[in-house]
This record gives sequence, C-alpha cells and structure tokens, in this order.
Amino acid sequence: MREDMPTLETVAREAGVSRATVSRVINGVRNVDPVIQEQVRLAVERTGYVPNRAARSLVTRRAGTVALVVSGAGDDSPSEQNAFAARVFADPFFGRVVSGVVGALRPRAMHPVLMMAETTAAREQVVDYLRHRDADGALIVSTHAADPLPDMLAAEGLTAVLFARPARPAPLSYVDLAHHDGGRLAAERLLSRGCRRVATISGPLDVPAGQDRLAGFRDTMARHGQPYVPVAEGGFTLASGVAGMTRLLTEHPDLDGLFAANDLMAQGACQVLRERGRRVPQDVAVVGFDDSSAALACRPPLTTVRQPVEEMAAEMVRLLHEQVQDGTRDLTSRIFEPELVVRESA
Amino acid sequence: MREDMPTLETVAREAGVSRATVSRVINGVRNVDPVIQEQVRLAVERTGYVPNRAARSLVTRRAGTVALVVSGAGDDSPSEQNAFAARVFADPFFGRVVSGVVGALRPRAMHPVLMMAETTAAREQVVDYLRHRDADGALIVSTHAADPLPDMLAAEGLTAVLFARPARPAPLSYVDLAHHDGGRLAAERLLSRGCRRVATISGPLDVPAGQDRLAGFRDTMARHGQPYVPVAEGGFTLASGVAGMTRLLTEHPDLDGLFAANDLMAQGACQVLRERGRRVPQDVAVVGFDDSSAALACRPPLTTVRQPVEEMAAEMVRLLHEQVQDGTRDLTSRIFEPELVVRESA
DNA sequence: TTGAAAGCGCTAACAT
DNA sequence: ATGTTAGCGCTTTCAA
Repeated sequence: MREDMPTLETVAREAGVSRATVSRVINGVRNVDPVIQEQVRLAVERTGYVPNRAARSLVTRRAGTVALVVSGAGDDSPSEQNAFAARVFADPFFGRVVSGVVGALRPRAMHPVLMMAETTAAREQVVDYLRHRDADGALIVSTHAADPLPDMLAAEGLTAVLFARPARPAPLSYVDLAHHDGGRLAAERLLSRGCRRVATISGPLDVPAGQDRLAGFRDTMARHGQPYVPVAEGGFTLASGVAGMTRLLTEHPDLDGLFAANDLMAQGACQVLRERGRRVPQDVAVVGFDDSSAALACRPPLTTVRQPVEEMAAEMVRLLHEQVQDGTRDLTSRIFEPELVVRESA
Repeated sequence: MREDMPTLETVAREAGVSRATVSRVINGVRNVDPVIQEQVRLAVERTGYVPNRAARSLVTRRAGTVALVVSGAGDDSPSEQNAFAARVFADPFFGRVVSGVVGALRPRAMHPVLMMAETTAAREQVVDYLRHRDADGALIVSTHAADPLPDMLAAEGLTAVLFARPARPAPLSYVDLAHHDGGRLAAERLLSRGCRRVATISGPLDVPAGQDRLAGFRDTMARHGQPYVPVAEGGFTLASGVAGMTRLLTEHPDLDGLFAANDLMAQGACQVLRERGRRVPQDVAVVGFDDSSAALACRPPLTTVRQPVEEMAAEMVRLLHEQVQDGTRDLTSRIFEPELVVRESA
C-alpha cells in the first residue's frame, strides 16, 4: 500500500494554483476559470489524487455514509446475537431491500454501513454511531413490533427513515405499502376463482403489516358474503407457514382457498398441501404476498401480491438524503400501492 | 441533532487536565495516574463525550471500517446492476456470511461497509474506496470465476481476504473449505445407503468449489466401483437444480441417488423428483451441500454436507484484522473441514 | 506522568 | 476568479 498518497497540496503545486482552487474544482464549485479547471483536472490525473474522506468529513461534518440497520427486539442473551443476520437474510425480502438501497446510494456517493441491532448493546451502538455522526442518518428495517430502536432514535432527534410504519407511533419518516389494499387484492383473486371456503395465514398481528393485510383480506371477504375467515397467525417464516397450514387443514379439511400474508409462508403452505394430497390450485388456490424469489421457488409458482421493495428502499434513500442535505427533519411518509401478480397457484 | 457535541477539549477542561491526557485515557495508553484516569472517566460521563471518528481517522490513518464486497463478473449493462444484490441474497449462504462477519467485527469496533461490485464501474469504485483508505481492508465474496476484482486488488497491493480460493490464483489471503472432502462425504453417504445408480448436479465447473466437490464425489464413487457418474452442471441456483434434475431423470430414469453441490440445487431437485413421482429418499436419496436454511426448507429436510460459513466468515475478519493491525500483507489461508449432517433425504 | 504544540488533509470564510 | 488563512477534533512527538 502506497504511503505517499498525494494530497490537495500535491495537486495544487502540480497545477500551479492554490489548494483552495483545487478544492473548488474537485467539489464542482462555480466561479473557476475553465482553463484552470482543466489544468487542475490534469494535475489530478497525473498525481492520482483522491480526496481523503476523513479530512473532508472532519470539516464538512458529513460522514458520507448511512447506517443500514436491521433491528429486532431481542435482549442480550447470547443466543440472540448469533444467527440473527442469517435468520433475517433467509427471507429474500432483505436482499431486495439491500438491492434498492445500494442502487439508490450509489449515485449519491454514499455508502451503507451494515448494522445488525438485535441486542440491547447493539442498539446502543447504533445510537452512538449516529450521535457521533459516524453516519449521516439511518435506514431502519425493523423486524419486530416491540423493537425499541425507533423510539430511541426519535428521542435522540436522529435522522432516520423506516421501512414500514412502526408498531408504536414514532416521529420518524417512513415508506410503506398499502397493506390493506394488498389484502383486498388477494381476496378478490380468490373470490374471482370461485373459492367458497377460504382461510388465511396472517402475519404477526402485532405489526401493522400483519394487521392491515389481514384486515384488508377479511373486509373484502365479508363484503362478498364470507364474513367468517379462519385465521392462523404466522410469523412470516416458512416454518410458521407449515404450522399454520397444518392447523387450518386439520380444522377445515374442506377449504379451497388460502391467503398467506407472505410468500415464504405460502411456500410452506404449499408444501403441506401437497403432502396432504391437495392440488394447488385445483383443490386449494393459494395467494402469497411480496412477490419475492420465494414466489418463484415455490411449486407451483405463486400468484402473489407484489410489494415493490426495491423502489420502496430507493425511496427511503431519497427521503433520508433529502433530510441530510437540507438539514431538515420534517416527517414524511410515502405509501406504495401493491399489485396482483398472477402465476399458477391461484 | 445537537450541535454542541463535546470534544476532547470540553472533557479536558471539565477534568482539569490537558487534551493529551484525556486522549491517553480514552485510548487506554499506559502511564496515566489512576486518580486522573478516574477524573477523566467521570468527565467523559458528565459531558457525554464520544470521540469523533473522522478526526481520529485523519491522524491515525485508520478508517475503522472494512469493505464487505460481494462481487460478480458483470459488465456495465444496466440489467446487471439491478437485481444483483437481490439475486445474491436469495441464497441463504450470504446471510450466514454477513452473520459471521458482523459478529466478528463487533468486538473489534469495526464496521462493514456493504459494497456490491457487479459492474466495471462498481469494481473501480471498490478499488478507489480502498486506495483512499476509506476502509482499512476488504472482505471479498466473489460469485464468479471470471471476476476481475481479486486481481485488481492484488495489483494495487490492497489488503483483502477472500471467501474461497479465487478461480485464477491471486496473491491474496483466503479462507476456504476442503471441498474435495465434502464431495467424499456425500459419496460415502450414498454408498452406505446402498445406492447403485448415482448422479450429481455439480456447481459451476469454472470455480474451485464446483470442481473440487465434483472431484471428491467422483473419486470416491470410482474407488467404490462406480467409475461412471452422470453429471449435470448447475449454477448453485434453485432453477439450475430443477433443470439439472429434469435432464438427469430423463437420461437416467432409474437413478437412485443424487448429490447436489449445494442445498439450493438439491431443493430444486427434490421438487422435480416429487413431481415425477419419485419418493425421497426411498426411490432416490439426495445429499445437498452447505447446510443452509434451504436444507431445512426443503421437503424432505436435506441430508447435507455442512460448510461452517459463519466460522469461516469470522476467520476472514480475524485474518484481515491481523493484517491491518500489523501492517503486514503476508498471505495466509485457512481451510475448514466439512461435516455430514444427516436428516431425511438420504 | 503530564502538558504544549504540531500537524493529519480538507473546506470555507475572508481578502484580494 | 483566486489566494490566504483559520480551523475541524484528534493523536503524538517532544519537553518538562
């Protein structure tokens, strides 16, 4: 690794101008003679100069990074710490978030620092990190209703944007999906197929996404003459889909339609259905939610309600960047509309 | 966000000592009077002081971050850029890498900056980032044989540790698995079950992991009187598992054992087998590789060759940290041993 | 053992 | 339009 990194001074000497001028050219500040600009640009080229982020951050008080935080609600038991990331990333959802975030950050010359905040200590660390302005703000993907992080951030007056409205209201910006509409789309699909005995595996009922998808589904079913919909509460995991489907099938062996509140659970449900000799969609039609890679991995491929996760993640970046740029902290939220994607399962 | 962040000076005044002393206490440098140490500690407490990372980095020339790079071999076509992260994280493997890395970084007070390097531009960005010492080093997870990033890093003399030996030798440290042994374990399992007509869906044959798992499998089969093993080359994706199994079943309808070079492909294979009316493991025994969450998601749960990804990732951090600390760049590699995990599929 | 002082490389007034 | 200069907050000689 070279030790003699060129500095602004190096370039300035090379170009025969002052440091300030070089700085102006590099930062694209106006009021620089085009000729000099070119000279500087050449000098940069020749010297192989690249700005020192630390020095720049020190004076601008901008880190040029954002914290990308995946937070849970765990305590400090060692078991929590271990496989949290593995568990979280087992859901294809997070890959899509990362994809959207990285894509949106790139043109803004910012970088995501990945932080897993599953334990009390880890959450403190996140808050500290932001308080010191080691990152300019935080993008938060919270995985539990009881997650204290949003409140902690709000209390500290830190800049953050959440993926999804927090279970307990907090004065923070967020992007979200019109989950209720999503539930409606699922119901309409099953209804239009003529399903008469429909059940659902919901998400966790302590988070808005779980509640609202269920409410939207139920409301629509009720409006179409099916006021009673058996519900198995799930946890957005494949295993909970398996468990939920098993229970529903035992209690309602004659059901002919299922709405699972995410694709992972729908996938688990399909496995159980097949094992029990039910054909999908002929015997039981299944609608998932998310349109994640699990929808394609599933047999048969899932008809599902698409959540535009990548765009939502990009919007988080846009909101955060705006707040960082303007120094404002006004709360915004942006709600995206879901869309039905028809494949084979319903 | 508070504007009046306390600095070293603040603490020094509060404690009635000099900045230098406070710095020493904070950095745990010896030769500080215990009494003064306590005074300083109290002052830090009272003022709520936290060191400014930028200022510290500027003088220490340490960033306190590492780049966690997931790289591919794409060019600059827009299609590449888009869903790379989503595609990559769809493999549960990467969640485990993240888990291991984050866990190992935490006690070292370092943070991972996530970088996706799928395009030429993105790779340049990674190199630049490291050249400027915006990160102290890089942890590289490369997903393609033709990935030019390892060579680029080596050429620049940058500090990096790879997950898995690169397809083309490069002077960089890495951690890896004894893939050949893994292939052997899979073969032994199928042999001990009495499988006589065995086939395999291999990984990509241009990467060591693909080659070596296959070689280990074949060698062992040959040694036990089965010199001919039909091979379908896969790409470590579920879809390629489906395709491979379909082909193998068409060409060898009587096969009774399968080794898939990762769990995702094994999962795809199991789907096909079930659709074709083959019971697993009664008709066809299946052994996967990795022991990822896909092994549990699969029906039936996969007997598989465990790759201790989290530990390997942690070891990457250890190696990198060592190099960063010592300023050395001596090449090391650490090879982990695989282990057979028996579940239901074989 | 502690303090004084010199920067690290950069940006942003302020002068010119 | 360009240069001069004063720090940003920290670590680290060097003296005391």
